[in-house]
Amino acid sequence: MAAAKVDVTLGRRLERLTGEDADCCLPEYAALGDTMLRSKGFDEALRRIKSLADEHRLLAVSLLKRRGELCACEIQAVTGLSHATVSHHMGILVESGVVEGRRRGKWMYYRLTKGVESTIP
Amino acid sequence: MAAAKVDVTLGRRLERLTGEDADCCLPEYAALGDTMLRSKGFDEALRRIKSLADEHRLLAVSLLKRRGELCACEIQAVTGLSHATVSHHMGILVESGVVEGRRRGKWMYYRLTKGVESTIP
DNA sequence: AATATATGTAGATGATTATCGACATGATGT
DNA sequence: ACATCATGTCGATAATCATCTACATATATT
Repeated sequence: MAAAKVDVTLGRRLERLTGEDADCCLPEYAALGDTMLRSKGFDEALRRIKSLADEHRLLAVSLLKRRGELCACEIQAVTGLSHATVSHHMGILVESGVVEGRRRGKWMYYRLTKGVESTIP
Repeated sequence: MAAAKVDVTLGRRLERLTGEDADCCLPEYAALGDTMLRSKGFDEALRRIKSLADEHRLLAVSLLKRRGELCACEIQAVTGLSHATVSHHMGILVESGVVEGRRRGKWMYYRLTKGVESTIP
């Protein structure tokens, strides 16, 4: 996976910077990156952050933090989106573990997952 | 800005849910959304989160959290990207206030902005 | 000053993603 | 059962964004 595309000048720069041989330190850096990418929790953290990195989703969770629980149609009214788009966004938030949903008859209610409040702005 | 596109069924749903009149509560919800979007700090928080919502940027800041300071070429070696792409990513992180950069001669060093460590996974 | 070097910038391109309309599903009430 | 209603799902589309190459800028060295 590493070293798929090699910038020919990078090795020389690293040698000058570190004083070590590029054949040695370049793979070390690449391995470090791979290790971190595969490290436990990285994917999960990234998915969690990505789930919040949208204007309307951040609006929804910010509101959930203050109101506690909201119906899907309330989120639609607040965001001004179509119900299809709201459903899409809430699915992403549930998938990432930030939000939990529960049905009450025809209505769908969403709230923050316990413990995440402190991480929501 | 609000009520640009109206879902004709949304008003009825809100009436059934809240028991109030749609002409009254629908604009209230829309205004609530607008208020939150314009609230102080929302844009800043969103930009901060967006700046972390990329595999390579999250990798870079995670590493900066552990290593303290890294040269641009080291970040390039770790991520396996072109130097142009690294520059682009670091610009986004600096812009959002997560990372600070400082030149030392030809070399560019990046580190986390003071105080953000606890928010980086 | 002239060259080499490290990084920034601009433009183009491909991939990802937000969005909606149309239809499907699941629930309630008649 | 059937109709109504709230939400989920699918396919298409447009906007955003990550990425690269080529060029520009800034710094150091000779």
